[in-house]
Amino acid sequence: MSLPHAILTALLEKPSSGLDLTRRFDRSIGYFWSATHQQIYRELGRLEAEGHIRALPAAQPARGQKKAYEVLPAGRAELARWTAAPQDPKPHRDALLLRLRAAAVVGTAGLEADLRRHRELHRRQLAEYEEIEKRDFPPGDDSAQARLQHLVLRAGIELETFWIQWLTEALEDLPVVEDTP
Amino acid sequence: MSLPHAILTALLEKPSSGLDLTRRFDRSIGYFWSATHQQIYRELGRLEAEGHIRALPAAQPARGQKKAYEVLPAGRAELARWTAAPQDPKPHRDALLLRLRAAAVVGTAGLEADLRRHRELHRRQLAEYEEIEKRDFPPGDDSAQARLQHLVLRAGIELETFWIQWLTEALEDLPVVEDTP
DNA sequence: AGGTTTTTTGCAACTAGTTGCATAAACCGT
DNA sequence: ACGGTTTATGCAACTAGTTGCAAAAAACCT
Repeated sequence: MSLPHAILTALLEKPSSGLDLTRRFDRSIGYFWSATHQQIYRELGRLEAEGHIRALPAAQPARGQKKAYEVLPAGRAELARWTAAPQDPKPHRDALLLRLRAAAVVGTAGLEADLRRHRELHRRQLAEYEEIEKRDFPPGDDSAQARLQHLVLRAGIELETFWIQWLTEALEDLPVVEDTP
Repeated sequence: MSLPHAILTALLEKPSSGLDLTRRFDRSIGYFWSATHQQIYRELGRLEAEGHIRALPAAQPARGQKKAYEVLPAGRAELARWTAAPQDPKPHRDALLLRLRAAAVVGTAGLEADLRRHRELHRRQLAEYEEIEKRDFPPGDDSAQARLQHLVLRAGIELETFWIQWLTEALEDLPVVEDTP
């Protein structure tokens, strides 16, 4: 039950239309909470119905029918409540690890190529994160907000680094398990 | 679409009843692909209907009686196909990182305690993994199967280690962001 | 023997996320 | 002005996972 809270956070950072939100979910926010535009529009409707957000009166004669939303006090209160409330970590699911385990039984045929591909994807993601870090968190900016946001980004960077390294090790000593048909 | 493959893998490692599977999903397999017993029974039914597994003839089934399943050749083939097929990584979602980002906007009140709690949970998980490593992967066992399984376990160990460290850093320099009501 | 509790199996309803497609307006080249 | 593309919004159906509950056999106690 976190998509509404992701949206509230995004809207507090900057009031936006559905499409703007979609774009922001494709970059920064979506790195740890992804969402499609369909999900976003559905959720915007709910949040508005609940009185957590409202459509901004169209200030400028913007292109199209862009409808921007802003967070109402009730929405901010709900977000604060949710942020402070304890939450258990969700059980994780990792298809790649599962496939390795399956490969131990049915053979490693075809795996290596996909491991390489995944490593490449992680490398790209890492490069993107590092780009953002360089751009948005220059040394010396130590406002509380920036520190928190940087902390989150660093988690992303270190996780990608971990996966690249782990995949490299895996590829180095990937044993050949014969298919057993 | 991976639960059936997780179950096939588990059943190939060792034919089991629904309850046995449930237990094994609570420990080893569930560490990277969790499932409830309801999910497992539902999926067992599907897999049987598709001819991927069958109930072992040993004990004839009635309600409340253990029914063990084994994988049929079609099931093994499907698992091999799935293992070798390229798959894109799923977008990840991490509520804790999202909460940090929200906290940058609505304040860090109440967060610290939960960060500590999460760190404790990760420490316990790490201890469990290390226990398993000591028990199941003594140095010197270098069969191909063991190497693959160890690789997967090491990913778990290193991820838990990462989170403990990251949470420690986060707690050390968690800035105080005042609530902004 | 009779009742309670635990084990094992499973259905049904709900929630969250994904996929496919629809609509309308704006903008763009000819 | 016309037709094609892009922008912006959204509905509906589907898939996967979660939660709540319960029936049937077995085990456990008086």
